[in-house]
Amino acid sequence: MGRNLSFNEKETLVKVANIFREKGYEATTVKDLEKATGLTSGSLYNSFGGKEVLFDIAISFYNNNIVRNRISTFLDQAEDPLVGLKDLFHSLLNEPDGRENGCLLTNTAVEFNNRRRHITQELDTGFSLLEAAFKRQIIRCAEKGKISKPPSPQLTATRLLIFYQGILVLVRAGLRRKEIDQIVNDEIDLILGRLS
Amino acid sequence: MGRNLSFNEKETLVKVANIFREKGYEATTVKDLEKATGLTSGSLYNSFGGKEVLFDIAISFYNNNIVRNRISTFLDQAEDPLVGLKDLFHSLLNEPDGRENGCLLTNTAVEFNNRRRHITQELDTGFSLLEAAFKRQIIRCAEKGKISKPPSPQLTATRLLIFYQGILVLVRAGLRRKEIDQIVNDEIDLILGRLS
DNA sequence: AAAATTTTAGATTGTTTGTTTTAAAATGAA
DNA sequence: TTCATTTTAAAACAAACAATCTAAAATTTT
Repeated sequence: MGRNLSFNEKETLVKVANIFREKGYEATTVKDLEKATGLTSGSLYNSFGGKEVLFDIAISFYNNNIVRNRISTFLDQAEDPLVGLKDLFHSLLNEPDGRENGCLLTNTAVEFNNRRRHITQELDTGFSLLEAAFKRQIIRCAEKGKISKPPSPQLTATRLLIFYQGILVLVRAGLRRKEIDQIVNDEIDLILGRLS
Repeated sequence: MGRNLSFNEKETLVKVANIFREKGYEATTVKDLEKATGLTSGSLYNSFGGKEVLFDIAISFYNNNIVRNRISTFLDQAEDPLVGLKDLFHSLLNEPDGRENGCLLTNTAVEFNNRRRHITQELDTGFSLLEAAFKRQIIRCAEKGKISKPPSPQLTATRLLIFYQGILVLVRAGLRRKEIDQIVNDEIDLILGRLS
């Protein structure tokens, strides 16, 4: 009964997540959201709720789709686990659309000084997703003889997470792209204690 | 002629920089600035200009005072350069006031997607200040025989900068403090290729 | 086709925002 | 003291904002 939504929810959430990623929560206006999605505020409020709720949904969507997808593509599905890992890091420096918007998780972690608990929790989820994937990848690398098994794959994974976040800060500011590109391979080899 | 300012400019700028560091640019209201400084908007506008100008001044002040001071205290004046370097990193995890506000440069780099050119430039200045200090410290460490001289102190310094920024992201979100505290020493030893 | 229900677009609301203005108080120079 | 100038505090302003409401259009179900 009643008509159906004329837009695809998933596609819309991609657009919403992207505009929040570009501008951050505070700087994004409802008008921005209208322009980005092609919908009017009425539709947005009807389907999702206010700006705040929409942001929560976008973060969750980002974790369960964008992040998971990146992990799957670059890490889990990679033939050579070490190459896949490096490719993931290099991909941060060359965003598809040529922009330098970084990562929604990173940007949000910095913007919201863990003021809102449930956001911090969702960020933790996303970071843990990455960290766990790094850990799996480290173990795979060791199994394939690419590296010697590190004493604590867990801590090594956290190191990679820190490195990952650090890159995203500089990328976001548009700074030191060339140097970072140069450093990525070495740093990963170093952290993983690559056999040379 | 005319009366003098009743407040200390430097003290005020410290407070301004701190509130911007805590809340970010967009989320900070003029009312916040009034509360933080104890001045009214009239006084602020008279002495400094609007919110935007005040932010520019705060960033510049932060570079030339807070950042330089930290570099001087932890790095240049350190007896043992390696210990000083590690202390600097550990200090990120234990802010004086018990908060977790991170670094104004990091927070701003992430909030302003290099939309405003002169801000990005000022950020670059601050990052370069850190990077250069890291480089000096690396060379001092090598001279003192703490480490073997790395092939490129410049790139090694950039690595440390990335690591530094990465920590600040997680600190800001209030995440993984214990693990990071554990990792800092190892990572610095690793990056610097410490003699063991 | 008719009825029921939902989406949609645009106008509107009340609030918050950054900024300016005003007048009084304070202070330095003549 | 007197005058000139600045700071100060509080009110006032206009713009931007998130959010809601309204009526019309659309589309599914009966």
